[in-house]
Amino acid sequence: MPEIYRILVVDDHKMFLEGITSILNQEEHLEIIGIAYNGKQALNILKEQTPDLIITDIEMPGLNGISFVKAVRSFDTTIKILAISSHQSSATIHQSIKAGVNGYILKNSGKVTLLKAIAEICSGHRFFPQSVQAILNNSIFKKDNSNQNIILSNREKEILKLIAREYSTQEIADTLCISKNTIETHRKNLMRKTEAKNMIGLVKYAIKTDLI
Amino acid sequence: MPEIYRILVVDDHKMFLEGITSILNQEEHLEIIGIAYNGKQALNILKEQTPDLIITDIEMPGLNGISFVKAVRSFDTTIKILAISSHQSSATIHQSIKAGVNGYILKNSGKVTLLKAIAEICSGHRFFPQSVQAILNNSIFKKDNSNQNIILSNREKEILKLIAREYSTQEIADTLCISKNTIETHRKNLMRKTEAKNMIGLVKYAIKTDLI
DNA sequence: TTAAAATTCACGGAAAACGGTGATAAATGG
DNA sequence: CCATTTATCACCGTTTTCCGTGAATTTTAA
Repeated sequence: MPEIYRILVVDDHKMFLEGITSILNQEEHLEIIGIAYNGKQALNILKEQTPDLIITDIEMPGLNGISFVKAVRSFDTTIKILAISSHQSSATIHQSIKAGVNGYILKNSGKVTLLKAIAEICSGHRFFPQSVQAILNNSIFKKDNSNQNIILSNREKEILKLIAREYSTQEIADTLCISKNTIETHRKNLMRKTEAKNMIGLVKYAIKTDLI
Repeated sequence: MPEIYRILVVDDHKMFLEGITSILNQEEHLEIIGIAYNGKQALNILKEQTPDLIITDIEMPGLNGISFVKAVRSFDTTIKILAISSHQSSATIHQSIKAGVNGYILKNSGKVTLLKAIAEICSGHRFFPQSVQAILNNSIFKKDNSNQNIILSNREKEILKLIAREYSTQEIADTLCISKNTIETHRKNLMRKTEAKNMIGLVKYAIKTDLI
């Protein structure tokens, strides 16, 4: 591990970006080698330079944080990645971990947590503070509310998206050129899987899991 | 106007708070007299101290920014208030203006915009940058998509919330102890007002406008 | 005070959703 | 290769939504 950690910061909120760089610049052993306002910009920077650590926001326009992390991991598995997010949804945290982040902290944590996260991650450990673990734990216990085991097929996702666009069963059948009965079967399976009581529940699920 | 502006900063994201104070502290004519993590804390500080300017986030847990601004305006109309938000929804901006903010900037604007906003507001002007005005303009032209003229009554909001909780018309009637027919009338009025095709559209509206 | 809006209620018919059951063929995965 | 999942389709009965129309009472605002 180097004496000085070279860091790339990615966040679409310019003000947050300036704030965080202002904090990091006060630390002698941390060097900001670049900033980017979105995943695409960050990938361009990574073509030229290789930081020790990437600090990235998760919710960003264009190429979002999770896709960005996946993209980075597709060509480099050694760069450390710390996700900073205001997203408290366990689905997002899980997705981030699956994508390959080394740590995940919330934006409402402070400077101390940030610096601790950087230190931990740069020395090879993972960093998921109590606050983040609590969210994951809750989601595990609340199996009824946000079950992670739900796996929807592509067809089901496709139909769910149309339902969310206020299409009726008949209209979906016409759109996909299949029987209305088939759509009804898919609809029933979707309700069973997501434990939704009706279409409203389905759409809320779709929104919650960022399907739409 | 004083030589030195006394500022109270309110934001639930500790990291953002530290970032912004770090930026403001570099300015000699700005003095941070307090920070708060939510509206309630901020109101407590205001019992003891009176800043020239309040910089507040809009989306906060507990007492949210808009309610906080309204609360402040109920006992003080002279304190300047600058809203900093990542919310790009025109509804939120309108609500903030209605609540009585003197300016509204987005979190993806930079230090320069922030300082300009502070200067403008403290000298008695309002500050709504191009980016914010663009959102408002778009929403006016996009009357079909996000009509600002929709005004739902309290009863309608109440019923919409229950709809969003997957309650059927009958269940809502039982909950509110009124006729099923009445609920149907409300439902029809809601659909007409929001131009929703069905319950799905209603719930999406509710989510979009942060009703639920 | 008077007009407008909000809240309440009713009836009837067409359309859609909901629930259960059963079944076939193709694709997938261990 | 074989079990599972996926995707397709059908039927039937009940419930709910959706749509139109009409109306009375209370509350609110000009």
